[in-house]
Amino acid sequence: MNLFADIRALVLDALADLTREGVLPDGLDTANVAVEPPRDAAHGDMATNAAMVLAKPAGMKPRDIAEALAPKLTADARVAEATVAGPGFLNLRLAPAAWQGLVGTILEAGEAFGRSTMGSGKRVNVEYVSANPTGPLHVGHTRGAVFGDALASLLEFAGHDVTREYYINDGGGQVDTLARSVYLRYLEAHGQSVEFADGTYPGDYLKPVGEALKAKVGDAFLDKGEQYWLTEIRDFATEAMMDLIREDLAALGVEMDVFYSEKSLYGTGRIEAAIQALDDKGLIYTGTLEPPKGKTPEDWEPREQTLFRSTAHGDDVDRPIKKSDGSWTYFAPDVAYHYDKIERGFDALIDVFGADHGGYVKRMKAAVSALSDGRVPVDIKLTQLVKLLRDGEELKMSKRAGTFVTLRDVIDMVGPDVTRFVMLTRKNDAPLDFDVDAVLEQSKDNPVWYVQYASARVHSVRRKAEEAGIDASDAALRGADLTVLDHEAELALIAKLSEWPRLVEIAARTNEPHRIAFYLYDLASVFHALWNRGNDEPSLRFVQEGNSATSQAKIGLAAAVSVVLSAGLRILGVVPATELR
RNA sequence: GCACCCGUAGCUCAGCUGGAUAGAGCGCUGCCCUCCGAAGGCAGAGGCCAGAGGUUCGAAUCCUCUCGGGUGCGCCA
Repeated sequence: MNLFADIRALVLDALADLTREGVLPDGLDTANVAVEPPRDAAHGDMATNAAMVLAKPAGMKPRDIAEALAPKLTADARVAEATVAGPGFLNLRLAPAAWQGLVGTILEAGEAFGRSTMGSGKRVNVEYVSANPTGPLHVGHTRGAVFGDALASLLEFAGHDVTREYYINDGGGQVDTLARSVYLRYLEAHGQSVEFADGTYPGDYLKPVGEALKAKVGDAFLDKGEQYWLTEIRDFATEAMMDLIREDLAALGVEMDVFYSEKSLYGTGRIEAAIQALDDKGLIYTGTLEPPKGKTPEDWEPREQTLFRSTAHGDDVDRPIKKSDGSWTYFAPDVAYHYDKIERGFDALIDVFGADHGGYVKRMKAAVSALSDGRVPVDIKLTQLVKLLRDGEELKMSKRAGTFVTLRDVIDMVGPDVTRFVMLTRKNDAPLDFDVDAVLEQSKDNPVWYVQYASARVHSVRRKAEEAGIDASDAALRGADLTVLDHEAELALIAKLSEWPRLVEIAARTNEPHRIAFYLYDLASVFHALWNRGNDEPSLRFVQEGNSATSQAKIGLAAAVSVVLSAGLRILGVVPATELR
């Protein structure tokens, strides 16, 4: 199914032949032998570095190995030509039949084309969003949500068993602040005038929560001290915020498998057990941290606290587990949480954090490494800031003024599909400019539109064919004689399609879903190029009126493009367009 | 002071476990189209891959150092 993998297998067979014949010595390591698309199409369809990789261990000249290898490869029907080039590359040109067969493969497999077994069913936990339950999700969270979700889908497509998880930070002081803020809204609902002191949340979104609280408890909490209501309102408000967040995520098309509560770790001995596990490994001690050099906090004074020897697992300094008053730091429950993930038996963990948590990465890795004895790898992906633009002007946000652009605002402006695609047109660790006007433009300058236009064109061509009396059903396309697809522009498009399975594996291996978005743009671009050539050369048009057989082959190619576009868009969480309005 | 991320065309960014002459879009220049396969198309100019060393058959990619930008650094989460 993966043409590159097939040809690589062929190369390895040929190398084995040469070894058997004594041309090459025994025991060569072929792990680094690669078959890749050449950077320059003029070099052929595929290139292998086999000769260069093996030259040194074999004690031979690269070109000599390549010369010996070439005839072995051309003996296979799929390889039309093998030429030695440059420092020892072997450039391969495939027989048209090999390319044409791929179209049939794609139509047969449907969106399963490109699925990989690379993950071999490994259980991966992807934790993302994990926003504090103190308000609606904003643009920054949106990027994390989109990235994490697309990454999860990508890993599934590559054969992993993925759990999507959200860690609710409902155990710290900020949910108390939330409760106090809701209490103020509750008083307000009772007709009292209130003032929001610093450190409370003044956003309007808490008004309905105050109203709902009034409806639930009436005047029971009026004129009562905090000790009477804090716990109850905290639970009530947290639940309300999580409902809000779940709705936001649903609007974006994100559905979590697990919502994991930080609070659930307290009072159950879970945190203590996790810290004990570290202690058993001799990684917990009581000590005093040095102040950060060059930037000592003004009120800094040495304090003795419980520390995690994270330096034993690659961190730069040891990290506090308990505050000086003996209570847990934020880090402690998070250690327990990751301990729990390890105990649930995941083979790999991925955390998606905002870039402001960069300082947190090493200690988290250290904790997971220590708790799993290095068995469970954890990859921590940071998503950079999103700068929202409108008419080229930055939409400024201010927490103090309570003006911030929410996920809901963005979706209302451009819709979930555009939001998701655009968020993935940048590497996760690169800042992103999001211009809400530009992304709605219907022009080639807009990647979202450009890819969707390609998808729509395929559907349009099938409708046109039916109007012209040509059977363009899936069954008819699958039965088409594909040998008419022999034009260089058509073969170029098939070659682009052939890269899909390979790209999926690269993207999954690096945990980089943006590669999917860039590939889809590339694929759309090659497809549009072929379409455009149909303007000048009618023989390249997909619908050949009066010639069903040829039309079906050409439309089959278009349909194969649509299959891959759909599969890719589905990974990104975007609904493929069947028409443009 | 230390750690992490980033530095690639005028601008915004890709660049495949190290591969050939470093790519795309915008912008710029020229040509083409102007009764629905043109909500445009084709071609061109534009680069010391921040800088300096190193590793090797080969480096934008790996290592070291320097410069520049961002983020973070106990009793917030």
